[in-house]
Amino acid sequence: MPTEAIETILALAHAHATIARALEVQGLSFAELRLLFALRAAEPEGRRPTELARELQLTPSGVTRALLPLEKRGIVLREKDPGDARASHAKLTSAGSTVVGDAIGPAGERAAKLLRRLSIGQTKQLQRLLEEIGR
Amino acid sequence: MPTEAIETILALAHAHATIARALEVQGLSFAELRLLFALRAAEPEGRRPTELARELQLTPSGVTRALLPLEKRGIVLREKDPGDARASHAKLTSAGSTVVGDAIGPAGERAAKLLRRLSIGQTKQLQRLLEEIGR
DNA sequence: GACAATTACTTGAGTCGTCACATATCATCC
DNA sequence: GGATGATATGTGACGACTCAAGTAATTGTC
Repeated sequence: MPTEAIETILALAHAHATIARALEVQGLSFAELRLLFALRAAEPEGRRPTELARELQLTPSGVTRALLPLEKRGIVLREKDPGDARASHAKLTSAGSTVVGDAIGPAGERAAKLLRRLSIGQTKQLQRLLEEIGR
Repeated sequence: MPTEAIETILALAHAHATIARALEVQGLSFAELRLLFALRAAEPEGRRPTELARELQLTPSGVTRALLPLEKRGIVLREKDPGDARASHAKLTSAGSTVVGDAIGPAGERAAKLLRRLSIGQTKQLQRLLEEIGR
């Protein structure tokens, strides 16, 4: 029954709306946090915008626009790729590392609060199931 | 460890981005589909915008803006509440019912495809876990 | 039964992302 | 070594949403 699949997808959308609303920390939107976490995981080389687009499920265009304000705020910088003049690498600045580091605590607290009704096992289970969706 | 909660939340965001991208059917965005499914569930009385906002985790303002193009397309209509002049009720038009009815098949197929790696039991489990998040 | 507080919705301005298109560079193949 | 196509990114126009503020109607209170 495909209708059940729709129900599940709608539940996912609802949960997402809830978390996106709750997870704004220190002047960073949830979308910005996702981007910064990705960059943090990419230390120290940084990530190419195209890779970020794939990881975050954005268009390359969306990555350009997302990086721009973060660059202006001095949280992110971009370096040209020495071997490929088309490409660049986005990295956290040292100020950016601090910002992300400071955000993790509060973000973790809010995330834990959102998942408070789930046991540790259920949380892990949820994560496993979610990871099956995007390939 | 709150970091694990963040991981789960990030997995949820990733899954959501995947599904929102995949679930566009017949000229309707995923956000529009969510709204129309809510209205379909509210047949025949319709729903007040405020209720829709709560159900869909939008602001009332967002509901106003979401309804507008659907009204223009003749998919949704709004009636004044006879008992409360501030309020209105949004309903599917009969054309709208047809549109939603026609969308369910393809939407269900795509939803099922996204969940193809999960068994029926896992899908139900996922849904239960997700529903715990938004209260 | 006036007046303050609340509720229902709308609107202006701004953010975040898309799509379609443009630009620049790289890779290939003849 | 120039044409051809793919790849990496940026831009204009627009869509979908938010927040803050505004309007209008309703409720509660004394």
